[in-house]
Amino acid sequence: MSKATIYDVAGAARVSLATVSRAINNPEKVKPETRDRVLRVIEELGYKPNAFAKGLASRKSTTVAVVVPDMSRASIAEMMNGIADIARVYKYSILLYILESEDASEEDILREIIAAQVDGILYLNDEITESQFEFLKTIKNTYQIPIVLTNTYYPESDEIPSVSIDYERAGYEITKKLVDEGRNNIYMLSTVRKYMVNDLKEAGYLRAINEAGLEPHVMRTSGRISINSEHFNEYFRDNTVDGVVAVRDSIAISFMNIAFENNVSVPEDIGICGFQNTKYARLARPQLSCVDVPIYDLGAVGMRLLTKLMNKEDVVEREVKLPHSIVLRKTTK
Amino acid sequence: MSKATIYDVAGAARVSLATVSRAINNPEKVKPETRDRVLRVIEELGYKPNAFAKGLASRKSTTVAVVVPDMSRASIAEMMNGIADIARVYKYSILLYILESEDASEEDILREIIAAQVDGILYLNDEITESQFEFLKTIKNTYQIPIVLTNTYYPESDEIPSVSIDYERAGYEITKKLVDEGRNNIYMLSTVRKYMVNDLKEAGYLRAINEAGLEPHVMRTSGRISINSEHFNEYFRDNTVDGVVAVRDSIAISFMNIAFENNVSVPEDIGICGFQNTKYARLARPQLSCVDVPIYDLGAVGMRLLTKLMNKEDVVEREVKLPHSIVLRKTTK
DNA sequence: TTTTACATTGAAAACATTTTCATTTATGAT
DNA sequence: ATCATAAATGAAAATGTTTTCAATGTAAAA
Repeated sequence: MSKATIYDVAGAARVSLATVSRAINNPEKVKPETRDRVLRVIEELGYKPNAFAKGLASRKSTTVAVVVPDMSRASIAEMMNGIADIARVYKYSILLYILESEDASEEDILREIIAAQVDGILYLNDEITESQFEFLKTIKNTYQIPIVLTNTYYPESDEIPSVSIDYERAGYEITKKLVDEGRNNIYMLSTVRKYMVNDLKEAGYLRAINEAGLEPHVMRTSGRISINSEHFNEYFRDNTVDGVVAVRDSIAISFMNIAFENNVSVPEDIGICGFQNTKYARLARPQLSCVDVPIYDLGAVGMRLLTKLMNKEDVVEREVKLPHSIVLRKTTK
Repeated sequence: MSKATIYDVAGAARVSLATVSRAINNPEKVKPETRDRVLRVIEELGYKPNAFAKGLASRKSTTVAVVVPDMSRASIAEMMNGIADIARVYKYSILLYILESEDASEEDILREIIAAQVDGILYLNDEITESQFEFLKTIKNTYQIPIVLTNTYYPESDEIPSVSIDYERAGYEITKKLVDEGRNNIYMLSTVRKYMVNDLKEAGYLRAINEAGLEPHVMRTSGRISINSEHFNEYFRDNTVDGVVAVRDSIAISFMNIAFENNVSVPEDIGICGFQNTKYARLARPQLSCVDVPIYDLGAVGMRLLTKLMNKEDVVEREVKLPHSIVLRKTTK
């Protein structure tokens, strides 16, 4: 029982190939009676159009490439759920590319994506650099493939549409919360590697700190938990930190664990805030206050925007900012 | 600037289509002189074979479908990294299918996968039911598409090859550890929904408990953190739990948080163990003892096994069990 | 020199759709 | 009843490869 083709359907429904094709793709162009008959046969035979033939004939792939840096980050994974749901609604398949692996340059991967003839690209790499951005622009312009940046954006250029949240404002607001609690030695815990998005969080932090006339302190840690521990321990020797804004929930929690080791109490002696509102935040003891980033929606909206671009619909807003919120739990007063 | 086709290349190199095709796919079958000429033209024209035409004509896609239940589970996401790395080595693209969404039955999705003409399927759904398993067997047999189950397996049938760990033994070992510490009221925290894999962990738990002549207690919680809290609280009213094995790290940590609320100390009064060794385990305070599952490797080995099957290589071991280990940290004595 | 085998090449079929264009059928207006 | 128009359908071309089979050229063997 080899796969049913459109011929089989046409034969069984006593119509031509064209009618079958129309019944599927332009149902309004075929008489309801015939359409039903065709669809019934399709159902019976379990017919699914061959994606290659379809792609070849229509010059459309109904496939999008999703490019991510590393799937193990909770935020990326959750975005994938949003992306997949919307992709399904609009009948797009997802071709997944993970950049992490060492033995392939990003340019190679992007070239591979071109060869795969995708209709669009969703780019989730928040570590985007200038040269990568230039390369994306080249692809977009020379191959006319729509691209959407998701949970990241490239400042001062709306050439490539993006969906993100206002990380600067979020950084400002969460810092302001600590300022308003009367904290006056507030640190920012950021990463060693400079990510676009973390830079924005930092900018927001700085704005709030300067506005309050306080001294800014940005501390850069590696992502690795064990290294952080040593790093943080130093801070309790001769510092009087009383507030911390971390760029990731996990960093905030690492820091909090060290604080407890040093007999500092949270939130009394020190207020701690994270970013993202991952599952970590709710599993922490005490539960972590943080910026809530609508991460599923980020993926969903990014994908939706991409479908619009692929359909050549007019897109007025090329830099979508989704609303965020501040979730106050037990690590702030 | 429409893309160059094989015709353009053939014309410019003054050879036939067939020769161009051979120069690319079977270089040894064309005279070096001609081959070089063709390849030079390909380079000049920036020619990339159209993936659809190629797929249609060759009936091969060099694409595998990866089917997952929900990307936001830490274990699934991490497996994806392993899968992607190996897929890249063997030049396969990944078509991602997430089952979660309500508006599509699993059968529909699998039919879609067939239509996409993938060369193989990697199935990561550990919630696999009998009917799903039957359907997978049908696909495998009628369409001759190799399938590999990863981090799950179907007992008493090696018809579909699988890569997993010995969850029964792991469950036994981690429970045994608590028994050996002298705990004698050890609970298992499992999920309400019956997953194949969790059943195995449970079986291991039961074996250790029975062997020690203790009373087994299996408690089923939903995955949701907030519900768990209430649920767990009851346990400290009239129970004297002194050991807990949870089927997931996050459940273990939820439980531990409630234990602290009830002024029970860990690991003195109660020993707590998780499963998987996710990032949660190391972010917990105290750090969680647990079974370490080589989750990246599970993905990598699964993908590797699939490549062998797609290549029609002989596969002797159809039920691969990867080694696990017990990581003792601070929640056990 | 002739034959044989093999390497190299090209013509054309196959792959399974979509889409254009022409034809037939139905509908409504006169 | 007739004509004009619109709706419904089918035939066939187009999409860009791979692959089979036949034809040609070439080197080795007889």
